[in-house]
Amino acid sequence: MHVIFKKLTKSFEETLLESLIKHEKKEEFEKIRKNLINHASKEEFGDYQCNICLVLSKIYKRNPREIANTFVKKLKENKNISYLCENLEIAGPGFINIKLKNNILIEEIKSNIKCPRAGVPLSNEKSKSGFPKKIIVDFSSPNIAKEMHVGHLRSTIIGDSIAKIFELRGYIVLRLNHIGDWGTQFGMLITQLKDLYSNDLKEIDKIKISDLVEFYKVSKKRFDNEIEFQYRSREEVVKLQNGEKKSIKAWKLLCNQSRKEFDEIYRRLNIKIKERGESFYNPFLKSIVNDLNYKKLLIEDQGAKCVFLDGMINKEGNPLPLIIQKKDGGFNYATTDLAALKYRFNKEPYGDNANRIIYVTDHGQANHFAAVFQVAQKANWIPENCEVNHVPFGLVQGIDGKKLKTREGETIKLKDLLSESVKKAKEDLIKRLDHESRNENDEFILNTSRVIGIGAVKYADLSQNRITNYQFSFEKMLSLNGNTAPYLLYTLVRISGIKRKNNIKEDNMNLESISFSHDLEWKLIRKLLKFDEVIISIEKDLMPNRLCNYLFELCQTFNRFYDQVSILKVEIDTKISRLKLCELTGKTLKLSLDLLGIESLERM
RNA sequence: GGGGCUGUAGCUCAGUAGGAUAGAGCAACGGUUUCCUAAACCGUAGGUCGUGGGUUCGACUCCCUCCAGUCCCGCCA
Repeated sequence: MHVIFKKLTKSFEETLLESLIKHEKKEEFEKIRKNLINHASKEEFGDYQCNICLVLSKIYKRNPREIANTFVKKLKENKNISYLCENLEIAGPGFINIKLKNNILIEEIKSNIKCPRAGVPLSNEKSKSGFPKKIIVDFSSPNIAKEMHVGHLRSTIIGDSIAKIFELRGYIVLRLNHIGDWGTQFGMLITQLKDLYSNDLKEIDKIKISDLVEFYKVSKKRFDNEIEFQYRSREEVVKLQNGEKKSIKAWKLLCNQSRKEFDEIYRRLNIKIKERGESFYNPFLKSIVNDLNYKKLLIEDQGAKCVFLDGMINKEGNPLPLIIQKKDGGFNYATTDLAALKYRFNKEPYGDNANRIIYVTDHGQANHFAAVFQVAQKANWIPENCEVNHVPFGLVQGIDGKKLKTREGETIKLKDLLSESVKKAKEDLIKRLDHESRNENDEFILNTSRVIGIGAVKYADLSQNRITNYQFSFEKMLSLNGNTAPYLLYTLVRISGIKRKNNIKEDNMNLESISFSHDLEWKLIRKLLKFDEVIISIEKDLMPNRLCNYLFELCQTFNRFYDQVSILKVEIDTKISRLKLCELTGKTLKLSLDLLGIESLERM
């Protein structure tokens, strides 16, 4: 209904301007225009509401209801408005409640039933070249030689969902995995590798990542305790940076080992992402320093080359620096992030030609990104009409409110967490099958519990407002009640059930004769028509939990309808009308679950 | 010391853009099954929206004070 909302806003704007042409207070009216009509705060008020009469009352020093009377009279003269609206009702101190005509809603519903995107319009935003805008979503980003853990879960799931929403809207989306594949830690890893496997490095193919994680720990311990090891590790870093063959080979082997494990996780989560690690930007690091220096932003302080930041100070009250080059000449993550940002905005073939870059990382990096963005701004690396967003998110906590850990106090591995969820989903399923005396084959049980288990983990994460920390609880996320994946999946299963039992052929289900009379039908229709606006709001604010909230409400509305309204045992026209509502609900739900990265089920 | 974020029902959380009586789920209590999967639905109860000010016709929402929790603050990412 986004299009109708826009049309209506425009018509209201016209009418307002017409009625105000004799008056002068233009600046105040500009403010009013921004917020002419809103969604009704409650269903009983209608579809939209207009609150400006209360504001106008102050400006004109007249009774708001009087103003509303005059304004409504004018509005009714506007043909577009009378075409769309049933009535304009003045309520309370001077609100105007707006109700759309039934036939307008039915036309919308019909058009959404035919639309493969369930009514979501393609974005009409274009870049300068006339192509759709290009959005880079930077997410997941695990580190080589370290196991992926729950910390990577949120980034991966939220990033994937945001990317999918932009794709649905017709943008060109580049999903980038900014893997930690470079840095001083490789010095110690390679040195350890050489110590253990001699210099031929053939046997490393046999190492598994779990060993590699252990391997990392051992290397770190040696690095911290053995001076001689430390010395060789530092030498190894230099060798690696100079591109010495053996060192590069060892580095690649380490990366490959890790990649295998990452890919396995992405396969299970069904995540598509392009790997482009930090090392990709190595060739551009020097030019970052040069460019900043050329633009007179670079200041040497205590041997390090820094850009000092506005509005940020350190403990001593001095301006905070962003270190671009360390005193030993090495670069750090800030430099890499700047190089990446610059490259991504650069024109092809020397860059990605992006219009918007979205970074999905934990909230702890908020300061870091604020600093990086500020420097990029100062250096003029963010082109006109382009933007960067940091999408921060809170911690995953255990039920105790502390950081999620195993009983032994270890970080929980992502693969174990997923397996656990699937296992619990399977136990629940088997219990239920037993209880209902149902017989299902192994394939059904495996697939259903997999979809529920993985879906539950994803949904639990996405349904939270990402800013806040959230408590990870298998019991809650797998619960069949409440705002959970199983509840949504069950609603879809109900719809599939109706579809199976329906004996009218698709060809005989004519859209033209649909009509509605039941209150719950209209509630469902209005809920269905809000879908596109939810998607558009997420595109702006990058809050996927809004989609989850919407879906939960949609399912609640549908389940009430399902419970109280007969669908299959009614006369033919009513039956077709109701089946069509089921169809659109199913399509919206399935499409949305896909946007959240969750698979659907026909039966469960 | 500076900065970010958070504080809403017993618990876990929603609450675009300031709008009319503050919204769910869980937990508690009660009800609904000749019917499309009851994994559902309906009802009852539960709130000084951390505190105190301010702006406004109107504040959970915007501004300031304070309190509590948490994260970040120079060569790790």
